[in-house]
Amino acid sequence: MGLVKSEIFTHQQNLLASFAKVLGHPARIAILQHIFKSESCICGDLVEEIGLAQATISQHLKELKTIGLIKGNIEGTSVCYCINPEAWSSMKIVLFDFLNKDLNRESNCC
Amino acid sequence: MGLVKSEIFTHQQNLLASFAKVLGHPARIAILQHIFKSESCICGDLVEEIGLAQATISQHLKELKTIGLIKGNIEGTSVCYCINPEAWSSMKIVLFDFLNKDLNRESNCC
DNA sequence: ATTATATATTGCAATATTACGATTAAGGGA
DNA sequence: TCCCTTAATCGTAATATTGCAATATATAAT
Repeated sequence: MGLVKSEIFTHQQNLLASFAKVLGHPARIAILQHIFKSESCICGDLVEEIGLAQATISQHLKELKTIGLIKGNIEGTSVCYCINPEAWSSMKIVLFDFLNKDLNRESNCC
Repeated sequence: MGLVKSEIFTHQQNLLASFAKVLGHPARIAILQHIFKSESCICGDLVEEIGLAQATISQHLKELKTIGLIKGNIEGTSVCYCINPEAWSSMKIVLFDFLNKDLNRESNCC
């Protein structure tokens, strides 16, 4: 085991969980916050900014890229990362929709 | 390794990641959706509803309880679970604040 | 008391994640 | 061309997660 049984869940549930999972590590949160903080793209000062090894940062960037949240543009010898606005928006929609489920509830029983 | 270096991140980053992490599994999403769908508390029809073993569901419930998102009330021989509104609200605040970071940006460079 | 029902816990196997050193690949500049 | 810089990838060790059978616990009903 150690293997998620994705096939027993809906596409929506798996999608939501995937987005949440990629946000489920402080280094990836820090990377995204750093991209937002900088006005333009961020070009690889992440390693010194966050205190992790270059290989580790690169691995986290890969996960963010795989799910589509960030894009990387090669710029000479370095790579420039920025948010993918479409993916970010669709993640927001999926998450907001879920998180706002409680608005439909008027009472809690316990 | 296999161990998150939490000490190099801020409390806010770790908190946000913790909430996202617990949402990062489709079974836990399904459990929360089931609690929301039912009008009152949900008393352990989760095992048949979701297709996982009883021990596995119990483990996922434990994680949701540990982070405070749900509460369990013993009711006779069964246990009644419901959302903890305070914890849910604080999770929403933390997540919304992060997800809305893009509103401050007027342009993307790539 | 005994049995039935419902949930938690334990123990374990399979797989995933995190982190990092070492290496590789690709440009840029001397 | 030969280095230097930057980032990706590989390999690997340590730890975490997922899932389940078996067992334990606790209450209800007979």
